Amino acid sequence: MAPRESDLGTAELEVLKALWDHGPATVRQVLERLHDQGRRVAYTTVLTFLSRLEQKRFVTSDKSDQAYVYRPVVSRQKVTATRLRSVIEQLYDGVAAPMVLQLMRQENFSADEIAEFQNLIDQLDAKRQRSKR
Amino acid sequence: MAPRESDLGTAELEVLKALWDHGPATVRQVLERLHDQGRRVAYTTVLTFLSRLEQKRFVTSDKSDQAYVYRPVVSRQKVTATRLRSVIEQLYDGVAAPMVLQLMRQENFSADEIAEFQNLIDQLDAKRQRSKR
DNA sequence: GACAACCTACGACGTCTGTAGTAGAGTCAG
DNA sequence: CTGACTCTACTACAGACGTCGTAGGTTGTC
Repeated sequence: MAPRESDLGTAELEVLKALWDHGPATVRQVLERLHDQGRRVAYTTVLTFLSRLEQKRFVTSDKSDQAYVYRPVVSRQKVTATRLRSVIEQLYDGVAAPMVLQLMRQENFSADEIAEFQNLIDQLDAKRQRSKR
Repeated sequence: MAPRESDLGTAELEVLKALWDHGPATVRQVLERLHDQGRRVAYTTVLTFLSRLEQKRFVTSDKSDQAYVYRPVVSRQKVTATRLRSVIEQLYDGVAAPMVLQLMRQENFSADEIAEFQNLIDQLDAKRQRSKR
């Protein structure tokens, strides 16, 4: 009974990201992508991760000519959303606002990024306005 | 070689939170706090966590009359900051802004919370203005 | 057809984490 | 003192994860 905060280890996540970022791929292709990022792992290690990811229903595989091609079945969005939720739960007792505030203070944002935040806030305000209680 | 994303398990973190939230305490007191939150664990389990936390330098202990009193030596701030950084690293390739944006969209904030964001943004803007390049 | 290259299936192992039991030392009430 | 408690030190163990190695099948090329 040691349920990971999501159920994806960091190494598994890296593999999944390789699929999100560069599309469906075989074990070998994923291996190459990882190597390109300077990540050193053995072929069979990648195989293991992909198998586990498949068991956990994060990817599916289709037999092509030579090798199985793995493809994500869960979006990056979905995974990050779940992950963030669990961080909020663990670190901030379920309340998200303090986390946003800490992030805004702690990280160093560029003017452009800040402008984006402003923009989104305006949108939220507008929406809130329309659906006024 | 499986370095945790921080180096604190979820259960260990719960124990540490008990210390942050209610001050230094003995094993038994921590146990009681956890029980109060509906968390069921054995006395020795809490002992184990506190020992591990001490090894990892998150808490220290001082011998009092009867039992050791444990006290955090790392602030909640510090831990959350590190944690957040590692999430940003893992999920967003080190770029924080997209995470903030996703949070603002994904979570449902009250008008008050949004106002706080606005406030902080104004501050950031002001600061950026003053230290204009 | 035989060898080389590649692929998958399994098994394995060390570490970390969550959880707890047991043994032995210290303490307090009679 | 002696029994009842309490506290700490150790040990243990299962499951998740990160990492691979090996064995055995498939395929492509002389």
